[in-house]
Amino acid sequence: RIFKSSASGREQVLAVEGPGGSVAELPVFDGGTYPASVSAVEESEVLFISRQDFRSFCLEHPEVALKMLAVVGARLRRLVGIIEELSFATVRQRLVAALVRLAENGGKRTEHGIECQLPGTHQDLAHQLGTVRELVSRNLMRLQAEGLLQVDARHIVVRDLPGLKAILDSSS
Amino acid sequence: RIFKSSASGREQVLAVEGPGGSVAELPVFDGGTYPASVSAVEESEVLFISRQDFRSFCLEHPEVALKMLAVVGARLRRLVGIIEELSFATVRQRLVAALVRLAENGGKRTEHGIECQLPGTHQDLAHQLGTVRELVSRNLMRLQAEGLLQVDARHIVVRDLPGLKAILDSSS
DNA sequence: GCCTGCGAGCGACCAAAGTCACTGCCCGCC
DNA sequence: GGCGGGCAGTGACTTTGGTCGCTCGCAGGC
Repeated sequence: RIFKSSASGREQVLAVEGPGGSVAELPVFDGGTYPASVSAVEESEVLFISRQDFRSFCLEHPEVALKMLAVVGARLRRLVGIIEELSFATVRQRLVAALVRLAENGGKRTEHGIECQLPGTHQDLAHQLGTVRELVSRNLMRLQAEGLLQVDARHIVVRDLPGLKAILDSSS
Repeated sequence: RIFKSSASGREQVLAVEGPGGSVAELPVFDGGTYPASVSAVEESEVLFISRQDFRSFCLEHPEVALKMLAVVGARLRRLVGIIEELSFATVRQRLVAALVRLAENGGKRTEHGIECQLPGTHQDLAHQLGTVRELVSRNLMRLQAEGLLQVDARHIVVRDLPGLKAILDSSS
């Protein structure tokens, strides 16, 4: 998990990398400082490549550098997405967006709707959305009251996916 | 100027490139879509390089690819900075941060303080900060009332730079 | 069994952000 | 001169976000 944390204890998750992902590559590219913090979500094995090694390897195998450009390109896209959400969407909309993503990937259809599990606590989710626990809690309850969801702490049943998506493009 | 705009007419500026800068490189790296919009702030001459040409050029001159990695690295840093400001700082703090940057670069010291000109309208500034014109206006007035600034539309005289900086790390 | 800590729900409250509507100013144009 | 458009200042209001302080339930350790 790659994140920024503020002086007042808030956090904003920038990305969560899986197996084969890379973190902390920026200093290798430009020799600057680390732009953010990382913490392991689960037991991990990491491979360190020095700036020297990386550069000389790229010079010998230029296609690796191109591949790396594609990787950081993907990261750029994700960051732009985060910026877009932060400046244009409300907490409610960001939450819904996250739920939709969750339902469409990690959910399984049942007779009641799409069932899925939150990958972490409400606190974790709040950090991903750049807000605080209470708002996640409250907004989940509100969505439940509106009949779009069924919430039981970490277990979510999406009842009305189109209804959720409609929230995403309601004017602010 | 590279920016994202929302359905409801809001804008968020991601970067402003000067001479020698590059825009719209992402599709070249990963073959995807354009992540944002660009508009010219002033009369410009642009050079287009095709995906094919770029890739084969990089394969022949691997040091160019490394250089490119440093360039996008810088962009990543800037985006992370924007995210940090958006999720942790108030509009007031973001405005002050922008003013401090302006004063420290484009300002000249006089007997009254540091004089500088806003590079655009309040509206433009609002777009950079990811907010609306009124808040920029109001916050400028408030800073003036607090004696930190002297405002005359686009002409700003910074009276108390340390005082401004103090706002940046006051707990939200 | 009984503490303890953590995650979650919830209400009251306060501050920040944004919206709407209006005014006034300056400048260029007819 | 008079008119119109873009920019800036401002007041009143609503919505949203965030804080505080509490309760509850559950699981683990003693």
